[in-house]
Amino acid sequence: MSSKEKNTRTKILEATWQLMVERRGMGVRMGDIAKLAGVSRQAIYLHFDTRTDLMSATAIHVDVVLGLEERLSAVFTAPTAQEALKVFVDVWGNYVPEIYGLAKALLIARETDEAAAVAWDERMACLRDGCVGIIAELIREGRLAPEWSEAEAVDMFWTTLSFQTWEQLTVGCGWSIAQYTRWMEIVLIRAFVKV
Amino acid sequence: MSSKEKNTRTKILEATWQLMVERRGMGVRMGDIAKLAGVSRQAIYLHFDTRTDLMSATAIHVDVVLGLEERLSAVFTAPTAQEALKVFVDVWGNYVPEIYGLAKALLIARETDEAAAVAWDERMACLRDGCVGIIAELIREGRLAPEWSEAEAVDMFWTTLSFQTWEQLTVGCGWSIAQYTRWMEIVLIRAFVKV
DNA sequence: TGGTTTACTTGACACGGTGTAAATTGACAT
DNA sequence: ATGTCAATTTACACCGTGTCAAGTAAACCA
Repeated sequence: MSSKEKNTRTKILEATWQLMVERRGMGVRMGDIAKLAGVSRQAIYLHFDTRTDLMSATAIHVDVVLGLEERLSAVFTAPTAQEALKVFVDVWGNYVPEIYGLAKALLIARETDEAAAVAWDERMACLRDGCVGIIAELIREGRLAPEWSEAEAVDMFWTTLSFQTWEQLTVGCGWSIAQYTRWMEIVLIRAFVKV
Repeated sequence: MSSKEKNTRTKILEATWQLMVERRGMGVRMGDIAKLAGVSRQAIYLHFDTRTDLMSATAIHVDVVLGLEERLSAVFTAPTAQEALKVFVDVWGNYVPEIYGLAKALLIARETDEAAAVAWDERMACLRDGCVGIIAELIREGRLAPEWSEAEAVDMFWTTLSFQTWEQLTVGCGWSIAQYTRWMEIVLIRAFVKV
């Protein structure tokens, strides 16, 4: 009855997570997950309505376990908005690899599945929240570059930090995380912080 | 014998294009394309080995018809690198909507299909070429911001202009093309052009 | 004229992956 | 003992891609 005996639902979630990481989100079938979890493929459907439902639940599970929310709280202790921006980029840049496979699967599913799209948007919400916080703090300090409206600045900031951009630079261009964070900080500061 | 009588291959390509535009790249089945082209589904396979092959051929066909290459030639007539950058962003920002559906389909296929990945990379090559040209011109004028290496500058420039970024800003955030080009120019100039 | 080639059609089918349905087993609670 | 709940097995329906075999119709050519 202790945590040693995981229930089936949890076993499925962790099997999904593991496979998503191993296969970078691609080619993970319900049968594969079932096999790894040690249950029948059909048992999965007792806990999750659809494949998308499972992805979404796994994403939530992973978010809780990895605690992005908590990590991002470091951002709000920074003395200045510019410092906060740097911490934010660091936290995010190092977080993405841990969720890469799952995020990728959700991103692909999103194109054909409304439920996946909702799940994706929910997962990206805290990133967007962080962007809103940074831009708001810049404004409070009077250091947002003057051309920007708050809304447009948030949109551009969020897009520049997006999963897809991270993917293109690291996976596509072969950048290291250190390269990613370094240049991302430079670009964002130049774009948004008044000199 | 004139161009009035299109051959089957061309009919298929144009049907594919039309459906890709209409449905924004999603839910376009081989049967749908066949019906619109006025041929049997199997006839498609007489001209194209696989669905991916058809997508790739359509992408090339569209590139030829729309003449991106030609449009981008305007870039190289600009007097300064900074002017060229602006023209480049304008051309690209206005070009993407015309290829959106097809690009989207190829992007999705790319995740599970090596051939699609190759086709995608080929289609993105001229965008990347343009980026290389702009950065090279900036260097020649001594106006590339000094921290950047040429390679890293090209990677970041190219990623910032990527299809995915365009999509997130316009489709995701509801930006107009004018907004896209305006802010993109600002961000890129700030990031890469020495003050 | 008859025969061959080329282009396409029709219809059937195999495969892979998701999701459903029905009957069954095993454990636990009362 | 009996009922209930969780999970299992087996079987199947659905969808979209791609294959295969056989047939047809026009064009080309001797």
